[in-house]
Amino acid sequence: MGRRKIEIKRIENKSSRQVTFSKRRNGLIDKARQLSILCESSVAVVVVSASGKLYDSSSGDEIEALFKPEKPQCFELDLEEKIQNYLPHKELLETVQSKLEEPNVDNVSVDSLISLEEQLETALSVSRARKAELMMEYIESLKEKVKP
Amino acid sequence: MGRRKIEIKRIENKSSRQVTFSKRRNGLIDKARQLSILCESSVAVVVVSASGKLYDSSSGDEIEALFKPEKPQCFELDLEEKIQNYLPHKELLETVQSKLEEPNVDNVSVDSLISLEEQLETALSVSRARKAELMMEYIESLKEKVKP
DNA sequence: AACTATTTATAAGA
DNA sequence: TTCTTATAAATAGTT
Repeated sequence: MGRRKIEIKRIENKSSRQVTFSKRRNGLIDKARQLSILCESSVAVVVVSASGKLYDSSSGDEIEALFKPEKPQCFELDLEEKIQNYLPHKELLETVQSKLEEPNVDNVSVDSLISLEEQLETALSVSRARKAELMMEYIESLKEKVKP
Repeated sequence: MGRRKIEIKRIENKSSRQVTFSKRRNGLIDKARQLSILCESSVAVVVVSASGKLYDSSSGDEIEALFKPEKPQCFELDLEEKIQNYLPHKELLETVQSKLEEPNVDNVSVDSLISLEEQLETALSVSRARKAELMMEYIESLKEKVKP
């Protein structure tokens, strides 16, 4: 959607690649926001540019509410909390492991593996989004304190 | 971009919400794919519908290559490997923690916190993408075995 | 950073 | 549901 049709392949010119990256990243994140509002869904987008800079966007609260009934009021980063965050993953991983040990694999267990994989991904993405959210909140509060 | 302009708010009609979800989810995932190819970036999209079904798409290999120089040939899911996966996060979290303990917060340390948050997010998203990738590979290999 | 000619995505309709 | 089409939205190239 521009003056010319472009092929979907690496843009060789560095500066136009950077301009396109910035435009399309913004477009993608806005599309994600719209989808989450229009269809009441949770959407997470993570974009890492070639130079390693990370841009993230996540929206939707239904799934978050499922995983995280209460929101911590302050940002605490101790080992205990960290272990707690990882526990659901641990459980899921162990369930997957027990499935893998089943002697005869049939379609049913493959389907259940796929379903487990989905659960695992959901747990991981929600956990990731939650951590980012908490950390950004804390950083914002620090910024406020720093201002004169 | 349709016959009419629509407001970005929850679509009340269930069936048109589902149709829009399906169309826009596909659109979003395709946009993510294009961005990753055009600008050599890593893009991960996770969409969870209101009914809980998960759709995921991730592409781009530069960042993965940085974090994971060699690709394991088989899928092993033991505690040791799991602990290894979490180690980089642990280190980052500890570095963040030490930053938080600094007595006088100034703009420089806030900036370094933001940078650390980005590293942490990168590590988490890459780890997630890697796990999903490995698990899908294993599931695909199981499916092959199941076929007559 | 803006602009605008076009392409692309998609809301309704068939 | 799948296809079509009019229109809105995104964006490639330009200024």
